[in-house]
This record gives sequence, C-alpha cells and structure tokens, in this order.
Amino acid sequence: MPKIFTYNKQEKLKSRKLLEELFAQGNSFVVHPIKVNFLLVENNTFKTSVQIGVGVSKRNFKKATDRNRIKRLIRESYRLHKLPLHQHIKSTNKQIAVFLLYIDKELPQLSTLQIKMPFIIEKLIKQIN
RNA sequence: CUACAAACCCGAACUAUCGUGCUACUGAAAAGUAGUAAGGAAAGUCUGGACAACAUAGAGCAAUUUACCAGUGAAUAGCUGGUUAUGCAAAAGCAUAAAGACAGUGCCACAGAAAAUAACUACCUCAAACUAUUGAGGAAAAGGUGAAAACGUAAGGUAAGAGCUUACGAUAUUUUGCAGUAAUGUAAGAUAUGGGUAAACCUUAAAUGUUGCAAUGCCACGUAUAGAAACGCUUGAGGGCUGCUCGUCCAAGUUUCAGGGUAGGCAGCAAUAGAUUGUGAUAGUAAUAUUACAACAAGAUAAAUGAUAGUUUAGAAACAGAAUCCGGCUUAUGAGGUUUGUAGUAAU
RNA sequence: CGGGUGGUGGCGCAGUCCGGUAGCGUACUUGUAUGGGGUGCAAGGGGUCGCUGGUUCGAAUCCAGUCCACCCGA
Repeated sequence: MPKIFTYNKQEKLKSRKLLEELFAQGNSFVVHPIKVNFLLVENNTFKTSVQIGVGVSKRNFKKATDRNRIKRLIRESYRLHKLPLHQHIKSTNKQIAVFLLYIDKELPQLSTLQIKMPFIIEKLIKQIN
C-alpha cells in the first residue's frame, strides 16, 4: 500500500531554472501569513504531478533555527493537506510548480497553519481553473 | 548553615503513530525492511594549521603582526606553571600591564614665569644713580598655576644659593656573593638622579610567498569556426594569481565593447582512516606526552532531525542549526549538581 | 565562503587622519514685520557622538570586544 501523507525529495521544487521561471512568469496570491506563487507547466517536466518549495525571508528572521522551524511547520501542514490538490492536478493532465513564502514577522503556531492550509489548497485549485 | 570566590559536570530519557536525509539489503518498478542522523558553542570569522593551485615561491623596499621567564604543542596572537608592577576586594581571589623615551622627530589645551638646553616675582654681587630705579652678572632655595615643575628631610656650606658636601631615605643602572634552569629575589658595594606620551611616528629583535574547496581535477550539455575597436607578431603586446622596483621565465596573440549560450553531474567530501573518538594506566604541579583496550559515529546542495499523544522527573522552559576538515580565542546561554578555598554564625 | 563601508540634535550631513570649544543646513519655539498668512530679520531650546571596557591628566576622535544597518566579489 503506497503512502499518502508524504513529502519526499521528488516532490520538492529544486531546479534553479524552473524557480526563476516561476517568479518571473507565475501567478501569485496571499492567504495570510503565506504568499503562494505557482506556475502550470507541460506534462512530464518532472516525475510527480506537483513540485513545491518553501521559503522564509532572512530579513524577517535573523536566526537560522527560526527559519528552519517555520519551514518545517509549513512542510508538516502541507503534507497533511495536500491530497485534494494532487487529485485535481491529475485530472487536468498538467503539472504545477508551487512556492510557499512565509511573509509574517512572528513565529507561527502549527495549529494556525493547520487551519489556513486547506483554504490555500482550495484557492489554488480555483485559480488553476 | 549563610555569603562570596575558583575549577568542573549536565545541556533530558522512554514508548506509540505519521513523516524526512544518507547507507545497506530486497524488488522489474512502485515501494518495503534495517541501521544511522547537529553543538558546547555548530555562532562571530579574531586567529593557527591540514589540504589544493601557482616560478621547488628569487632580492630589496614597503606592509602587517608579536614582545617578562620556562615549559607545551603540527602551529599560533593559544595553553600551563612561575616572576615583577598597578588597581579592586575584609579575605579567598580577580583584572590589566611588562623590549626601547641617553637613536631621532613630534605633541602636551586652559592656567602658569616656564611644559624642556627654564627664570616672572622675590634673593645676592658689582656698576650707575641717589632713595625712585636702571644695567651687567650669579643662583635655582621660597611663591602661586597645573594632570605633570627638575629626587625627599635635616645639617654643613655660601655674597646668595644649589646633591655642592655629609647623614638617613627613595628610584634606576650595575658588580660580587647566595637561592633559582630562568625571569627574578636577597645581602653588600659602586654609579647616577633634567617630566610624560611608543593603544603618536618610530628604533631594536623575531616572524609572515600569494590565493583560497565558489581551491583544484574530470565528465556531460550548449552557442556565433560570428561582429566592432585598440595594442602587438622577436625592434616583443601581454602574461607567469605578491603593493612597488629589480631580476628571471613563458610568449603569438591579448584587452575592451555589443550580442549569444550554460548554470547539470562525479571526485575533492566524511572514513579501515586519523595532530580521530571514548575509557583506563603511567610520567609531570599543570598544559601535555606515552601506552593498553574498544569504536568507526551527520554528510545535505532551495540544503535532511519534525508533528501528535502518553509516561518518568521538582522542572522540560536557555543560547542556538553542520556545509572541506581540525586546534585555539571571543561572544551568547535555563534549571540543577559536584569539588576546593575564604569570611561569618551556631553546635560539639 | 571571502572582502569592505557606515552609526553624531526630529531629518540630512561636517568634525575622527593629527585627542582638549561638539558644529552646519533644514525642522521646532519665541519675538519682529503684515489687516492676516507666507517670505524676510533677530533670539532661543534640543545631542548617553550605537553599546561595553581600556590607554591618557583628558576620548566623538586612539585600542580591544560587541550590536545594528548597508554594499561588493564568485
């Protein structure tokens, strides 16, 4: 039985070229405290249907431990709520690159992110259509 | 017991579920199983090396750094022990400093006569003048200023005075004896006493080749074998990773502009190997060294350690995230514990 | 990873090399001029010189540590 709530190496957005394209051409929207950039690409650009990256500004958080902590929390919440997005993308026969940027200036609680994440996924699906 | 001081320790553990990097195994694949996974500072980048590239790395100047003694170490501006001075503390103890101001140059506001080959007031001698002073010289005791004023006190001495002389004392240098490996201490003697500042320039001694893993070696992919300008082709442009000069070596292309392409991977790089890690023994006051046994223990690249629930504990809350690797320094750090010392109080 | 620059009244900057008085513009306050406002003129207030130590008789200035902001190379 394959796992559902995964977030492994193949699902991470890693290509430098693709990232540049994403920020140059992709669309974006904000669901406080997270800014979402995304770009639809042709099929077979990468192995999985969705690649997603996570980022925190060094300007807002000086300490590396804080940045690591936020990235971990975002990843954790994404991991638990990603299922609807994957199902939708598969039905459209395309692939998507997404980048989640944390823009607030204070450390978040995991519980608030857990509440926000479904809204983000929902909005993302709407924007794709 | 209280207060203080010093040297250290620790930096949560376990179970379950979901999830991550790496390695091994299984599998056609999807995936699964097992093992393993941040720090004492991983930080600051202040330093010393390893390693790599470059003329087997040259000479001079410049620049930078260090500066009591001994030991230690791969090495250092580190560490350990010791010496002297100053400051803080009731003490234990802590902090800072220690080549040179008789090599030279500079600076020392205000005040003061004067801030460095001293002379304003006052003192003394001589001459003029005749009671008001003026000139020449002597001398550096008294005065006030200042952060700092030309060794201190007393006596002798003198025209007046003065280390000018003597006694006692202070400081510095030095000789000899004793103690110590030495810095130095101590006793006796001799000589000297004209400020401070070297975290001002500087002098002396010693040290430093430069650049750094984005080094370096290799594979793959791709563009325009295309365009313009300048300099040059042995009468030598330019280059050889050093601020300048010299010397020396290479040398037929080099530099700039506009435009185009790529921005992936392997090694280096993470362990059968080491200035490695842990425990013990021996030598040493200690830093450290020698040795025995055991271990092999993060290795990512938009960058892996997280989440939830429960149990233990008085409590789980500090500072904080490896990026080529080690040594040191500096800075940040919760709660608690151990040992030693000093002072006080009480009891025996 | 490596290298560099800056921090001085509310704001923008001198002064730091070569140590003794902190200054300029603008803003602010008061007065004056005007019927009133602006411009002008005159006067005034306001600064732990990022922080902590040290050197010195004396530190914005010299030295060491530390915090913050910004820039450059690849």
